[in-house]
Amino acid sequence: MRLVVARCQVDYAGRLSAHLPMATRVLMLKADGSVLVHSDGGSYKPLNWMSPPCTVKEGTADDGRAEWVVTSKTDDTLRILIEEILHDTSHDLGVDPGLQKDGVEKHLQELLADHPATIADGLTLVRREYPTAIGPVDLMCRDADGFSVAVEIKRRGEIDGVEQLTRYLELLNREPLLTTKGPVRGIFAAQEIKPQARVLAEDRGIACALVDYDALRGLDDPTERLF
Amino acid sequence: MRLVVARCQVDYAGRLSAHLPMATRVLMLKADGSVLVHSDGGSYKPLNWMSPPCTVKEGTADDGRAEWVVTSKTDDTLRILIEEILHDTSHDLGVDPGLQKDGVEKHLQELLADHPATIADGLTLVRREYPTAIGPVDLMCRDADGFSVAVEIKRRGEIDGVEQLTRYLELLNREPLLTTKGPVRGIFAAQEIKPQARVLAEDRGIACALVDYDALRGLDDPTERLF
DNA sequence: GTCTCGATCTCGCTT
DNA sequence: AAGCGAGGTCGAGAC
Repeated sequence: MRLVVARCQVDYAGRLSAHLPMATRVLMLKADGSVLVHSDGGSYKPLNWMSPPCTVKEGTADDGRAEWVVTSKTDDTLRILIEEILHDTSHDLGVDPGLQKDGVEKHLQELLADHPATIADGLTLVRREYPTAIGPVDLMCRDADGFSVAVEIKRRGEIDGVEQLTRYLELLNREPLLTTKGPVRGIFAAQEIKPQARVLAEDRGIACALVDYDALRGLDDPTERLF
Repeated sequence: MRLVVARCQVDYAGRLSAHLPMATRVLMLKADGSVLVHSDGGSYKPLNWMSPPCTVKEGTADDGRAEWVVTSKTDDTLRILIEEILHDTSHDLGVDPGLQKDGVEKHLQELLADHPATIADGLTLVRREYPTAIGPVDLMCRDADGFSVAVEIKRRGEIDGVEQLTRYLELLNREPLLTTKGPVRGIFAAQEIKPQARVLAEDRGIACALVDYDALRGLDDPTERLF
């Protein structure tokens, strides 16, 4: 890992063209050849970058200034024209052990699979990831009256999720095994449901269920937590 | 901008929980208080981070080791436990003039608006960003037979885009002015169309059109290019 | 402010 | 390897 602070101008040509005027920035050169150009703001996304695999060639422009050219296999190029280097250090970081995550949609699905009644009273699980021709339904359940219930789970419930569940319901309602009692019901379960998504769901006869993630976690054995 | 290389352990708690075991990493502390934790690999995304607005508090853990705690307004916290600092420098970067881009979907739309016949023979433009209740249609056109044609443009055509166009068509077909000759036709135009999107489009009676961006650029005056 | 949609998205998993 | 869905998405533009 090499860290460089320099006055530089950056031009990218690849899937699009992008240009950064001359200014002082941080250049992060990673061991795999990738380069990140960061400024003192924005969020974690660099102003410009080149993803690995790629190679850096340090050369000289026509006017004698230093120019680094980063090229990828796919002919993308990042040209860094350097006017002045203010800082330049290299560091051996070793291999990173990597990130452990907990709490994304998959986990939400696991928790709801264990406690389906929190979605709607009397709901019992038939199976998770119930397969259809266009992809698996998150939870297939049955309600107290014996109706089949397809549950789509999202962290944030938006219009796309309702569309997805609608497509599933269309297919599921063609399966005689699921519709013995009547049409398959749909429930859209999310930690947060956007107004437009709620309107669309109601329009399609789909129920909405707000999920309380913290309460669900509380139902589980606390010793099962990751760290 | 402060650059720190340190042996550290990082824990994030917010919308999810994430943990990084002790290892040597680069910590980038930006002027707005945001923090990025980078390793010597991956692409531009940090292993862990805190987005602004947030504040860093440098303190000491129970065992005497340094601990930096980064907190956001929304109660997200990033704890960095530091075992050893290998490098620590600060730099004044000033304000960045920012990035200029060229070649994104907007340009594709501009080019296709100028040359609608490249989407389908005989197509003429009625207007760009034709408004509907749920958002604007990219291009509203008319074909040689006088039928209205709604065009949705994507760089990469996926299933969401077909859904979007379907919703538009549903609304447009309620407008008598557009349906004098018959129902509004839909065309899904993209540089690349995923198989599932193509199948869904066909199922909905929506035509697909592959767009050749470079050929379109060639139709335009080359002196108009940005850089 | 909120909401919507694109992205050199990135990342991870499945086929 | 390619496709597809999710993201602590981020970011820009519209309303």
